[in-house]
Amino acid sequence: MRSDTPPAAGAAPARVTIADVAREAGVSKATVSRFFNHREALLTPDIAARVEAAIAALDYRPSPMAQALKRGTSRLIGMVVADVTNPYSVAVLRGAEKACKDAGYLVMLFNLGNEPEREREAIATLSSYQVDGFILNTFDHGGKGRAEVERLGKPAVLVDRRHGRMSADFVSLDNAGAVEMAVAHLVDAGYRDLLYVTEPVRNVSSRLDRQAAFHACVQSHGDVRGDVFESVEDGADALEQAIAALHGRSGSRAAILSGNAVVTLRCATAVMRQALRFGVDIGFIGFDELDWAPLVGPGLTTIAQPTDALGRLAARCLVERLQGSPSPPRQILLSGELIVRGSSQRGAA
Amino acid sequence: MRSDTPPAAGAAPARVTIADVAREAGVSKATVSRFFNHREALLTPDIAARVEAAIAALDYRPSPMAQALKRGTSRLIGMVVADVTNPYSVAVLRGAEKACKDAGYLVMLFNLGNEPEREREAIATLSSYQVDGFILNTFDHGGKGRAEVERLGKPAVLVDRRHGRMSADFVSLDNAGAVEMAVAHLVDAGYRDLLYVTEPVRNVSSRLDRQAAFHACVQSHGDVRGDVFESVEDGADALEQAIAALHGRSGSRAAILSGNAVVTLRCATAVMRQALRFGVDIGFIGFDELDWAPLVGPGLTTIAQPTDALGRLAARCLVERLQGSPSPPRQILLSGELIVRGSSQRGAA
DNA sequence: TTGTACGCGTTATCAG
DNA sequence: CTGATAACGCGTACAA
Repeated sequence: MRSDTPPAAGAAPARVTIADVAREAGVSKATVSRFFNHREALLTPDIAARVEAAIAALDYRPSPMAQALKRGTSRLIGMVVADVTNPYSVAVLRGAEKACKDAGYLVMLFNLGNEPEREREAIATLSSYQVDGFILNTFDHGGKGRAEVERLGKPAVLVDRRHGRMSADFVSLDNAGAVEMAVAHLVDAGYRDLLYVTEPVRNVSSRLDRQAAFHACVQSHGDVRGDVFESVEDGADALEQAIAALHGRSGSRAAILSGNAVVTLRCATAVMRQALRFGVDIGFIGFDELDWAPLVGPGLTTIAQPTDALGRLAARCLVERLQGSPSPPRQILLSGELIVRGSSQRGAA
Repeated sequence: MRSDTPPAAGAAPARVTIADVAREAGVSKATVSRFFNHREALLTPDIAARVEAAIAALDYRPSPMAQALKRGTSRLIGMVVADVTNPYSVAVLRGAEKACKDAGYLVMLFNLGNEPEREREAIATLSSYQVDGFILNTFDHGGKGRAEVERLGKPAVLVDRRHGRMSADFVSLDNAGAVEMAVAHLVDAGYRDLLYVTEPVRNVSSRLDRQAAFHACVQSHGDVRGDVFESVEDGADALEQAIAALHGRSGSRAAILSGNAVVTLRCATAVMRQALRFGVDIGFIGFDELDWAPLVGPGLTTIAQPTDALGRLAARCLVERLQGSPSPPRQILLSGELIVRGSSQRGAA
């Protein structure tokens, strides 16, 4: 089928192999391989020099594929993310990437595009590339992901979302602590009627944790009312009504706590549409720092997650396990940081 | 070194190979292989059934690594992105991912984290995994990327950023058209003093194109003034001054055109900090649609890029080329969509 | 139609 | 210290 000359630079794109290097250096393939993998088995300086020269001359680099095939290990870490569109996930990804790079691993990313049923497939695909371990920021869809990972016998670390009783490391924000911090701040500022707005909880552990913490927290404060509202994708009207009711009932003593970035967007839209003023008419704190948080109204108070640290930690955790330390599953919780802006200060702006 | 029992589920995680399937089905490896790759060479129904059963029973899946090694091709597409943090890139990525999946390809992503010098390394790494082609959304750092790709002789398609005179397909927003649309809209609305704010242009073709189009466009409108301001990362003060000067000079006839999302954020911050009101005190249009655009002031008018289509097109383009059609380099430009909000309507809100 | 044998690029083992 | 060889999992001429 392909008829004419090769595309661009006239040469054939033939990969240079270890055999080429061996020939060039006048040694055997085994020697070249040793030059890379067993520096301790001192090669004759003369030979080593020849090999090194040949490698440089040919710009040879071992094929990771062939290596993985032979070794059964790849220095690849598989990361699967529920949705690349989510800035939280991307931030974590970056942190993980850095730490992996530092440890000599490469991250192979798989995006679920918010389709939980692809989790099993993603893990299987990654595994077929012989990834050494997994970093998972996904749903726990029917436990299929967990089952697959455990079947493979490869280590995994969970980020933000715990999977049932999966015996794996878990790295996450200290959700309970963050909720307490936020609620305490709101109460201090004089808010007494709190509405926690969350995406549908489903099985997502972080959502469960935050909601549970919210309930507990409200209990512990004597005279504070606390309700929960589930905000769905197309439920703008319902959300507006809930907020209107909240404000109608308690006036400026009402405040919203938003469970994540997408909910924050919805809440901000709803509040603006009713011409309520953040801070003065209604209080607000949202999980996840947003680059536009300073811009709406008097600024939105947020709970910033240490995403970079979370990613780094997840990677480090995995790498340690990969390098043999068979410690029991760990659970690492990092504190969030409250970034106070006008939306949580009664009577401000 | 490793002393005790395997990690979790007691079994060894031994991969199931084509040999296992062959044994299970009582046929040779070749037959199993043919079952996958040459369905046309009709196998005896009996045998085919046995193979199929064995495959299902063992949950066998061919190792893409071994396949790639043997075939020299991988059904993998390498995508390198200057910065995953950029929502534009992520949106394009998603589109490309979908189209690739539909065509039976998998996307392997490499993130440069805004370090241009890693481009060569990224391409080399990807290539060592035998990717069949590239989708590039990167800088053109010293032409090293282009050189590497051409050395490899693998097809590539450029997204948003053209690389010098690289003979590759190019998919992008119609920048000239978008600028004209925006400027015309501003002029229609009565704005006469325009400031185009851009990130440092460097070698980024889309920035060059937009700036050039802006100049041309201003020329063609008789009585319109048009300046350009380069906004750098730590240059908040300079930007504020430029905007103050603009407004001081022309009052409500002044308007800003922002070259991309990060600049829009900076401009919005600067404008708010000077207590100028979008739309009434100063006009604004920004490249790239933002989910928070409706929330600041009377809403920010934006130019939405067809990111999903761009990604899909890029992928489709590449796949076509992979499947043999040796057409000359194409250049595909898609129109943007002006999303009009309050910030570009004089006297509104 | 099916099986045998070899090679893809590497590395580990075992002689030398 | 170095070289030949087998094997990793797979696809394909070639032979049967």
